[in-house]
Amino acid sequence: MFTMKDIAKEAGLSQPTVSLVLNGHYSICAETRKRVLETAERLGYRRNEIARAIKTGKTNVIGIIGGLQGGYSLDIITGIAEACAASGYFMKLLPVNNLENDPDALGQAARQCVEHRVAGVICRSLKEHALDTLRAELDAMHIPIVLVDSSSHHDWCSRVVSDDFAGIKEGVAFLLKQGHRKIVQVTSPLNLEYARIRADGYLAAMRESGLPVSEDMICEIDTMLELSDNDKHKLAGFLKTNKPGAVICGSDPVAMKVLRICHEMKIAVPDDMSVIGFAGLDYTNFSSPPLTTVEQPFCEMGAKAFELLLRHINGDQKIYDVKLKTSLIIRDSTGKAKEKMVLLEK
Amino acid sequence: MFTMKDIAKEAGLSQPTVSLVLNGHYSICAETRKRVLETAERLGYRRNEIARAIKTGKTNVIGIIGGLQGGYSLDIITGIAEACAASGYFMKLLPVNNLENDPDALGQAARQCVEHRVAGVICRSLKEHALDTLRAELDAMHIPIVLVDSSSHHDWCSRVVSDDFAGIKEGVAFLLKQGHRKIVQVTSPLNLEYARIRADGYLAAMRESGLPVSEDMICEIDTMLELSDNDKHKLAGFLKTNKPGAVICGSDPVAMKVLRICHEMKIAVPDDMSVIGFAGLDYTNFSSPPLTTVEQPFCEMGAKAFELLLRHINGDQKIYDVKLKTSLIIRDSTGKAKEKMVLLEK
DNA sequence: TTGAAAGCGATACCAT
DNA sequence: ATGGTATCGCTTTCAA
Repeated sequence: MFTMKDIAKEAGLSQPTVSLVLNGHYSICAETRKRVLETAERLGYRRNEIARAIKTGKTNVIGIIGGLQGGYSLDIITGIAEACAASGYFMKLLPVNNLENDPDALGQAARQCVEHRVAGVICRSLKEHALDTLRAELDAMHIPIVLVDSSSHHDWCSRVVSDDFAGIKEGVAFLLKQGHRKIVQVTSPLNLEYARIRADGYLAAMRESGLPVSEDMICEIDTMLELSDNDKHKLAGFLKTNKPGAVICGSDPVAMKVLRICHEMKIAVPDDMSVIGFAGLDYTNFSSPPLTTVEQPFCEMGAKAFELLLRHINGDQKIYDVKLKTSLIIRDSTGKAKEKMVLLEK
Repeated sequence: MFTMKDIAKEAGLSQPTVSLVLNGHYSICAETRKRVLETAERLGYRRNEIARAIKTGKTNVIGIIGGLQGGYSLDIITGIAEACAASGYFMKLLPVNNLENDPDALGQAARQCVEHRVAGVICRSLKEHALDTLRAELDAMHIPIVLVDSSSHHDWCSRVVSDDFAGIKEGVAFLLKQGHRKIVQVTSPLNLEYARIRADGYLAAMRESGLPVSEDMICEIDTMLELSDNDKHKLAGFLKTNKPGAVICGSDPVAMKVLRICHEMKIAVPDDMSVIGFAGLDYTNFSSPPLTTVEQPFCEMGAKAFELLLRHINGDQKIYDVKLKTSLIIRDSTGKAKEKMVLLEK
């Protein structure tokens, strides 16, 4: 493993000169320049980012803190990755999975970011209180943080999310256009912040259209992918009571459960009932029928998060709160309302 | 951002002493030890891994090279992540997506690994020829490589894969036990190495059971998730010709296509025909019916890959080729053969 | 235009 | 048990 010193010796020059050439300074005459580059090439020199970092005090590495689960995290990371690469940055992955069991896991990840002198941190959807640990650790070292896909906003750090409120409203609008009036929501427990926001979007959309709506028209079920007996009872009861023409779900997993229950209850989707999901996860392509869903721009969210982080790294102190537009993917789980003709007549 | 020197000054000690304490050397008396630790705590000292790395010449970072796509890559990374964390290592992500367009993308990733002085590299499923670039770059710097999920084995680096050959055979065995005899395969193009292996597994399983089989009973379709007209024709024709009681697919995406075609052709799964996939991707939970599939142990593969890499980092020169067992997940796309009774009688 | 020397923050060896 | 000093590979003045 050759160093600049080796090149210098080979080329009969001083080591700092080699450094200058290799960093593209123009104060070096073409002749020496050429000699240095040739020897570097010949020896197969590879610059040592570590040594550079220790001197400059800066690394071109950002930390990615957050669980790896969830299906969509890969898209977020992909988005970050592309933006990173374009700016010559690298990602160090700090997976934090067992936040519930180990409350200090996050603090540890943050400390590791500091120890590795990352230039900044992108952090995904963490529980409220956990963030304080993060903040305490990173703020002290002036390492900027950007939150991505985090339901709650803070005035001390930037954040990138999808505009779920608008997204749900778009979904409802689509259902309305299809002639649906009896629209209900099935969603994850409302104490989850994202679920609450999407519920509010649903309520607002309905009210703005002058349709009757109440919290009773929202059914909360587990976030787990598996359909429990509890879920089944609750959902079946809810659907029987409300006899909705359409269901706008708070998430894709929930939508999958709805689809499954419909199948069991012999409710034909979309003929008897339309279903819309939320997220745009891979598997919604493969449900039966393929799910109409509000797609969150995960990739763009990742890219935007990096863009903001880079600004902060470069000294921008402003706090941003970016909401990215969702887009409705229309597939086969939605159709025109049966009662449409009637409604159009009145 | 305080350094050891700062602590030393504060505590009235020398900086090397501080280093010793902070690294847990026992040659330091309790009194000084305490003083150092207290000052470090008070100042909020955080060790500088960069500085440490430059001195020791080693980093506790490994590079992960490979595309982020594919659905299962997240599981592999998760597996690596857990093993990493347990050994105090970190992952630097070097996504290489556009290998086809940019043949040097891989070389660049490798060079970056060198520049960052990673301790080792785990690399995912790359085209044959591309590997040479990787090898040339990393071997020169004595950075060990472990291949994960790569169909072809090399004598110059270790590799971890799932035992697809055995996996397919297990799938076929299950179908046989269900009474099926007329079993065919639908798979990705056979010039893809993984497809070839799985095809061979299918052929072997059939032959070992004394059942008639030939390459004609294998149907190749595109790997793309979208079902093209071409695929449709081919598949429909294939199914009509062979009238199989069961299909063992070379991959989950292919299985999804088969399911969809069956739906269009009004072939009831599993009543008229059983279908088995290969991989165990998320979305196979949600197809209709949920797919019986041969699950590859992606997470374990990642963990194992790191374990091997760590050995190499620690000087082990031996080349390993590890095949991890798959496991059959039985869901609803498979059932007993209709002709079962008949067969049992004879 | 180039070289000499200092220093980044740590480790390691040799003294004391 | 502690301190001195050299060193890692590089960047960065400052002279020459």
